[in-house]
Amino acid sequence: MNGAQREPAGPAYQVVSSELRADIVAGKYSGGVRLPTEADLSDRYSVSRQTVRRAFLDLVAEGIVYRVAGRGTFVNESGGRYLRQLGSIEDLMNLSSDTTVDVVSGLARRTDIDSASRLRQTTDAVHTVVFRRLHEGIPFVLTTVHLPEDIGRHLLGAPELATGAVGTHTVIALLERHLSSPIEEAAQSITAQPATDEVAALLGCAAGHPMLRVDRLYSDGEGRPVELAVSYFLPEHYTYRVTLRRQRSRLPP
Amino acid sequence: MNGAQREPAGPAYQVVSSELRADIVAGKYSGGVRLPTEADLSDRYSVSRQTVRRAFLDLVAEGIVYRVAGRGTFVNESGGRYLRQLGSIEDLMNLSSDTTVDVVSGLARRTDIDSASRLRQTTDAVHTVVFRRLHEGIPFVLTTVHLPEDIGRHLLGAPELATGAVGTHTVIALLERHLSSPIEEAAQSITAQPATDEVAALLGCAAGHPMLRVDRLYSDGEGRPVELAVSYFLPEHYTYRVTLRRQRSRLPP
DNA sequence: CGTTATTTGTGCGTATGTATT
DNA sequence: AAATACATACGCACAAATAAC
Repeated sequence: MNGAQREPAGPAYQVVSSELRADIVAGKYSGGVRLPTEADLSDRYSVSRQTVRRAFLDLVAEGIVYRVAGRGTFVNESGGRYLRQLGSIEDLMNLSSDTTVDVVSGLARRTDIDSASRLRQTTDAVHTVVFRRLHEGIPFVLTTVHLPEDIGRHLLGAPELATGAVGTHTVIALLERHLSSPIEEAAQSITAQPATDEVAALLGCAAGHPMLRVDRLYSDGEGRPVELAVSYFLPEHYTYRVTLRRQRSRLPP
Repeated sequence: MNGAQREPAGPAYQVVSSELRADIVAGKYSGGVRLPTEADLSDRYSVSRQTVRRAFLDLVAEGIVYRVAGRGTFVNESGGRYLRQLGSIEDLMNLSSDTTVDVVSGLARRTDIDSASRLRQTTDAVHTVVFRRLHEGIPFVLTTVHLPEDIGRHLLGAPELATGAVGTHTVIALLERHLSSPIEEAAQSITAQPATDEVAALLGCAAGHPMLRVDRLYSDGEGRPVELAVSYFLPEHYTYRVTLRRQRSRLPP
């Protein structure tokens, strides 16, 4: 249990932002309570106000707090949850930054007509691996990854995908090293679904519990599907966030 | 129409970051080309190096560039990196194409501390309207829209938002006619939640049924929240889809 | 109603360290 | 070794928004 004491290692502004993040997740500032002021933290940590500002800027960029001039700093709604911005394919690949993986069922060849057809396979055989992803030791998502037979074959020996393996990688990052054409597109579809018995058992919730189901179909430059990932997220620990921006018109000179 | 020349210019660092963003989108720095150095931009815009740094910090937070000490700043697009490319706000506004709206509870002033604080209101009063959206006569989503008091006041008389009204509009489109600054951003947060009794009754499902809950917080150009929409979707009739793509440098003519 | 204190926002200057070339 | 470029950190001044009086 290393929940409280962590490496002081790192720049001062990261020490400050990490402490604040931890306090926020612990619920210390929920319910509209104002966070300490810049001057306050500047005194407490014996750093300059600019250093505290830098820490707050990062928290704002992460979307977990907002600030109002003259009033103070406040936690955003659902700021206490495990909240991550998944706005780009790169984010999906780097999901591993502060989560760990725990392979429930290693990569193996299986027959699955449904996923095979979604991968546009002519046969009904795919390679499948099932894993959980944990944040601070708590599993929050169960993912089943299906790969086309020819692609999955190259990964069959990978120790990262064996039953019981633990790591911080993502399958998609592992996969891209074996692809002739890089991944161009990820089509996601998100819905709600009750937890099956298997999901409930592996994630420690009640069967029938409302889950966030996310299907991602990755395709390469030629439009060939190369991976289908079906994930069940615990809504208590994960919220899917997307930001839409209005496109700025730009005129050629 | 002020399409040609942009920005009455906010803070200096936003002027710099906006220009850089525009150049990046235009493909000026694609292919591993180094962006101008801090000293370079500092001279060009006649601002301090710290101001340039602040501009770059924002771009890093947005994930569109990365920086390496000693080497420089580069766009996150070449070399297997990806840019955020999601849907558009226009898509949300045109949601009405083949659906109809059915106002359950007309726009009225109510006290709601939670939504008021999410709209960054100082008081606990907001204007609220509740409606269903139907597709082929079947309701598939129940939405509660919260507006800040000053903005909602302008819409109080609108017949489209009276209890029992029927139409095909979206509140956000109606709203934008009364805003000084256009809507620039919509932050969405998606999770799963069991249907409450009210939701179940209005959408014709069982209480406790897993629902897709989508919160959308629309903000204008100055970052002010102008509408908070909380929707409960029936997962049987609605799936949220997002496609992430690798940034394309140019389109065929 | 203005005044004042508080709090965040912007902008700049300086110094020093670290990574890369 | 030296020059370049980014990273961290501190300091200051003033502006703008907010809240309390």
